[in-house]
Amino acid sequence: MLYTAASRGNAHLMKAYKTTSLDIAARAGVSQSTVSRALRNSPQVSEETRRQIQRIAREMGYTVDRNASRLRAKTTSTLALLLCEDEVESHINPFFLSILSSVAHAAAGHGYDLLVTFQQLSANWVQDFQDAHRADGLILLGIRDRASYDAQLVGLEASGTPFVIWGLEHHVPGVSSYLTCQNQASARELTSHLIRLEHRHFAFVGITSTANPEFTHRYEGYLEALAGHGIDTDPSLHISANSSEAEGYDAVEALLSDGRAVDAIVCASDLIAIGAMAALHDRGVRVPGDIAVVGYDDLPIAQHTRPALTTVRQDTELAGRKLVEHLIGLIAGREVEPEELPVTLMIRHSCGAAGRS
Amino acid sequence: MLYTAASRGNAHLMKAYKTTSLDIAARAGVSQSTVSRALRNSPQVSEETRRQIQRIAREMGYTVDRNASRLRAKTTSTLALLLCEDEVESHINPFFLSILSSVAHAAAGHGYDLLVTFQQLSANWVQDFQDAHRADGLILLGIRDRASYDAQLVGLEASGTPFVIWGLEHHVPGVSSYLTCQNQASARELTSHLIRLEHRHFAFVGITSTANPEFTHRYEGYLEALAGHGIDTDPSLHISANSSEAEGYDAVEALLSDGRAVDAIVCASDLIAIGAMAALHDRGVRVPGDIAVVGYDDLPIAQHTRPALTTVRQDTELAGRKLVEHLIGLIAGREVEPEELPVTLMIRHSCGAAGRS
DNA sequence: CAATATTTCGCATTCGTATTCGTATGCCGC
DNA sequence: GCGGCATACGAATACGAATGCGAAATATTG
Repeated sequence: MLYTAASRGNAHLMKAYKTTSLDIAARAGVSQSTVSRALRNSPQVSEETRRQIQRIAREMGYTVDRNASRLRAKTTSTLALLLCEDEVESHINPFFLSILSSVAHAAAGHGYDLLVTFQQLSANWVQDFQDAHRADGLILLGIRDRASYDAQLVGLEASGTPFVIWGLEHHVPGVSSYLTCQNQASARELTSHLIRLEHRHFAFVGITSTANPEFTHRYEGYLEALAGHGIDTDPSLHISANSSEAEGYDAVEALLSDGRAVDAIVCASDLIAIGAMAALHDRGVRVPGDIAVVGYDDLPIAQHTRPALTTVRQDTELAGRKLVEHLIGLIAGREVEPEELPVTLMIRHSCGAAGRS
Repeated sequence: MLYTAASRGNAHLMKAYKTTSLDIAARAGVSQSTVSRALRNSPQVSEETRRQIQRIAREMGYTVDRNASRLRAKTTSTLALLLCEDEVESHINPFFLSILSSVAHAAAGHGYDLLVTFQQLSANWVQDFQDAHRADGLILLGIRDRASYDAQLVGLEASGTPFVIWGLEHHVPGVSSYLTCQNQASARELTSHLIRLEHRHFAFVGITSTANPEFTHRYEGYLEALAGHGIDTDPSLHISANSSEAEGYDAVEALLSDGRAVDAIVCASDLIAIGAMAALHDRGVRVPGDIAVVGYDDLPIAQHTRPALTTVRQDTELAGRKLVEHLIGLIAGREVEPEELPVTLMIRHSCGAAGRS
């Protein structure tokens, strides 16, 4: 009658008592080691015994204690995700929410817990993270500025912590990998689309002083398209901005105040584009009639702005999945090659023509 | 010369070796127990010894192994956040991102790790979560539908896991608590503002069949305002919708197709309002000239829509902080009283007058 | 100075699981 | 009927820190 309460399904009444593998062992008439092995599907235990043990464990509502398991096995079955905050951007980019969500699903799907931190990647954090055995690997989101993070990344490498970065090329075989989307090619294509629509006077909003690599690639793609069509580029029409509506707004405000002749604005992100459209609206400039606007990311909101925003869709679901797969690969000691994920042009109305690209 | 490599700062070269409290003890000439106590600031160890030990620990780059510590102390110093997904809403509400971010900060500030899960709150998950000793407490976001979650909530209570819910009244002294904002009062005020602006023909978008409690309270506040001013309410103008742009769009589409005479639309969330405004725009209806629109949440985007959205700001920073504080209180066994957080009316342009409320 | 109270620390054990050995059992061929 | 060889399991230990209890060192008191 030892397990009466538990078997009645009201184990909670015995709050003090914790079912352990020993209990299962006793119930199944085997040793604790066998229980451990059975639950981890070790080939060392016979098919029959295993099923029996697993059944009993289920019946008794037993779950392996993660902490004990981790201590012994020296593995955390936990992934950490660090969302690096940028003091220059007031709000967190919703784009990361999509990735975060997808990462959470993927991690769970692989049996990993996900630890989430929002903060600067500081040397301190790296140290602490590593030594405290918090997670088996790390996913880095929002690293924009190679220079200022380089030291920490090197520190991470040195510590041997596997990590995967989104949006910043940083590959150390066996330790770290990265994923991006086809920023440059898609920005080229997007710009070409605008050129095909007869736009000739371009502005670009989203140059970054701190060398945000994704924005930089988009900018390069943009430049390529212009060069490819023999269109002049006026550097003074290429304005720096971080990814926020406010900076997009301000940038376009400045542009209009200068009275520059522009008929298309390419924004490095949807947030910038949304701010840009607001600024144009406030000045009475019609989009796309007077000036076309395009963004990048395809945030959910992009299809609900008016005009709906022409942009580039990044497959965040795929991105999150890949991030997790790569990281797990690294943890398992597999070689992992960085990837550039495909994107899709979303032609809507803000560019002036909802045709095919 | 035992710790040469480590003391040179390149401990990573000794990947195989892990510095433990025993190493610190040996170095400091004390026992392991004393090290443990010193690092946890136990009063049992003298001020001087403690400082000495902490200095050595710092020098050697030692950090307590969380797993060992947890196993022994039976506490995880981890909080879990479960974002319940709703299959009816395609994207995750950006509102939760703000709270998530704030919760992450607050948790870190209190020395807790944060485990994040995006999924349905299933009985299975509860069980597993509890038994595996994953976290000391749970924050529940996105629980909309009391009825369908009730069983799981009861299960949680029974297991004794402390938890805090956002947006759903569910208070079990000593075990769970909840937080909301002043949904009803603020919706009343918001609607009154519209009434003061001479609007008389109201529609409400965001009734929910599944009894989303936040939406329900907003709806009630809305009804109160109308009743208070003797304005008729036409139930057929109160349309159900979940929190997404698409449903807002469709709802307003339907409204317009029916040719209903309406001069103000109160939406239960900003996402709905954004969809509503898009629908109005597509029909050539001017906002706020022909129809005023107001939302709820004050998402970052709300100030960048055109017209800018009049809405109710929820202080997500405060919300996240409070959620964590309440949860930690429960974990510590303190009594915690549910709270209703204050909100702010954000009068912008979509209501037709950017005056004071 | 002895006796007692107080502080400060160490010994030994514990947390629950994974894993290393080692053992028992069964099966094969010769 | 015995050595060899898998296969299936158990006993014992290790993982690294926290903690109850007792001992030693120190301070306090009469």
